[in-house]
Amino acid sequence: MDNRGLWKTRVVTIYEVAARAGVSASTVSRVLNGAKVSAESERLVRAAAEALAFTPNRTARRLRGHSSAVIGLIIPDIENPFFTALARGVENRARAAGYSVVLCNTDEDPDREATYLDIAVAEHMAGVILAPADDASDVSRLVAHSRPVVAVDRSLARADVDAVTVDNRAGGRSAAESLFAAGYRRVACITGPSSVETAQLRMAGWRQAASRHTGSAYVEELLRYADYRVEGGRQAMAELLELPDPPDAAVVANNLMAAGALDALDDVGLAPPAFGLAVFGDLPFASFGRRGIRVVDVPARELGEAAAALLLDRIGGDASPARTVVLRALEQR
Amino acid sequence: MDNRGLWKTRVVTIYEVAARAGVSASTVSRVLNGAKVSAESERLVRAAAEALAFTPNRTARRLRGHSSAVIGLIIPDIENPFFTALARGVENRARAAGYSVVLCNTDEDPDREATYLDIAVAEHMAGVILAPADDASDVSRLVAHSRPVVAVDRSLARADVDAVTVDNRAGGRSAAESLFAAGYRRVACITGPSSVETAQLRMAGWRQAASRHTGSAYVEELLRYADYRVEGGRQAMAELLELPDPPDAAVVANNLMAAGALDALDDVGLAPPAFGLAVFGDLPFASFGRRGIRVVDVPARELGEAAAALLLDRIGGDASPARTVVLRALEQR
DNA sequence: GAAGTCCATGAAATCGATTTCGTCAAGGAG
DNA sequence: CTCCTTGACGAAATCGATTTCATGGACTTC
Repeated sequence: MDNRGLWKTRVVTIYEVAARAGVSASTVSRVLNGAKVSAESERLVRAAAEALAFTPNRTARRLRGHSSAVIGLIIPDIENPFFTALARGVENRARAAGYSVVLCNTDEDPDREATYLDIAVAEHMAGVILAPADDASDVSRLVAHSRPVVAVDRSLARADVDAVTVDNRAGGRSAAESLFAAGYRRVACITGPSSVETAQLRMAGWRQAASRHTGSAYVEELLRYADYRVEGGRQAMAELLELPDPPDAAVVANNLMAAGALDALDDVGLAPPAFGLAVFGDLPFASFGRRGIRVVDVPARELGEAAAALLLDRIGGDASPARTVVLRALEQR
Repeated sequence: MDNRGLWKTRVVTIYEVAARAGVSASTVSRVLNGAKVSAESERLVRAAAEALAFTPNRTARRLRGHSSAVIGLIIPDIENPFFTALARGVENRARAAGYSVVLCNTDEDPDREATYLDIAVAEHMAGVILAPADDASDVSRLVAHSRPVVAVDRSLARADVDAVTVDNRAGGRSAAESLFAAGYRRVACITGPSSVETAQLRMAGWRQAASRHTGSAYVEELLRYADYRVEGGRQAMAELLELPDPPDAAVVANNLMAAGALDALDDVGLAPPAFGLAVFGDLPFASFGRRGIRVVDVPARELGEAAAALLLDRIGGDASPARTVVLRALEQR
């Protein structure tokens, strides 16, 4: 049947090192793990290990009951700078504690996510930080194996696990309010997929502010659901601009869609601040073009750091009830 | 000493499944691996496995001699869209062949790179695709364990391994030539660290064109080495603009530095096409601001796909001599 | 009905490092 | 000089799944 992974290789074992050093395997193991051995044995073992280019086989080591010093970080879109910044935060914290981080990209696909979650269990990773693809993500496998999990960015409705999120509703409200305060009259909203929690909350914040200023009747026509991607943002903005009574400003729920929206604006000769724009998350590599854009600072790196800190606690044995950490996300400029 | 990874967990073993199903462990294993068993046994085993939420322990499975269906992708900067696009390419190809991909970020740090290479060996990954942090990257561990490695973006001087690169020199030349052809007279160059191959080659291409048009004497003062990051690009461009006889155009060796350079230009009220700019690699999320910029298309995704294809060949047992695939990189617009 | 096949299945060996347990010798106390 | 402690270290069990090998029963075949 399937013959993947048959790359059998000749590896140097601890027994060969032991033989060459003239000691037992136990002694080699002790040297490797810093247990008490005579200086002479230690010297012999190290010399033999060096000579044979011996690398202990982690697979075997782990089988004896330990988990690896690797943390899995599962994100929905590796090409989104928000998630890479988050990854950076996780890495900083994890590395400081001696853990390595491996990234898995699900492309917003629940199947891929499930695969990676299985891998995390099967590989005995020390823990997993998950930015869920959608709100149906199933972490029961992890939980069943009592492996620590922390949800980040979006929370997991189904499961009772730690989570780190930002205050999306307040962010949305503050973004909209700041546009009204600056004098814009018709503030639209381009948000993400309706199945995604952050998209709903950011939109809800906007709606709260907008219905107060504009009157509820007009609000709905200024709302567009898109896909959190560049193309979706472009499309949504193009549609809004073709309304009989088009908006003069918009809250955009993530950075990628904002890039698309800016493109669409540019197509009709508009740009901030002539058209007001408030965006969730920084637009990387574009500081030159973003003058006049209001940015709701989504502290991606801090999110990652907080998630890693929580996870490390759990790995360390903390068994207290699940916590949710909410970071602030307020309009900045 | 170190008590990391002591998260001992209670796992359901194949023996418990066997006991519950009233068969032996061997039979359970056979069911799991599709070997011949009676329909009745199969039914019993599946029911028991289901009931106990049994997940086979990959660690144990692998110990028996197999490697995992996981490919490691080691990149120097996860926040650089070039590498994330490359990752996307690798993933596409790998997933199609049934492999999962885990990403490791070295932050251009050789130590971190070494750690991840060790992990790849120790975790018995099926193979590794490496975008080397610098030209001294040491893959001997992998080679010693005869685990397939493919270098991507930059080649490995020391080791005899497969590589996929782009024709950087030709790209640099073409970028510079196109600026001269458009009428710019003094074309500067902002390139990456001198220890990085791509930086040297891109610069070499520019130099070739520039010394022909400008005369060798003037070329060197228009060359700046930076760090492949935004801030470095900004700084380098700022310096160039303060020259007594400043350039009127520049070739910038990667996308991040270009963002910085655009910023620096903007600070003095310049922008393309008043100041000519040719950049290696796309500026993502900035299409609205990049009108007039010439882009040397570095086919990141294709690079990843080609690397994955090569690696999969090797994993499949191909033992032919090391190959180097060179993709084209020419000025586009 | 005896001899030979085939097949499902279980017992046990195996992968490589860790860890428990017991041994043996050196050193200290009485 | 004997008894006990202490410490280094080797033999063997262990982790969980795979795989080889042996066994016993069902089924053919002459």
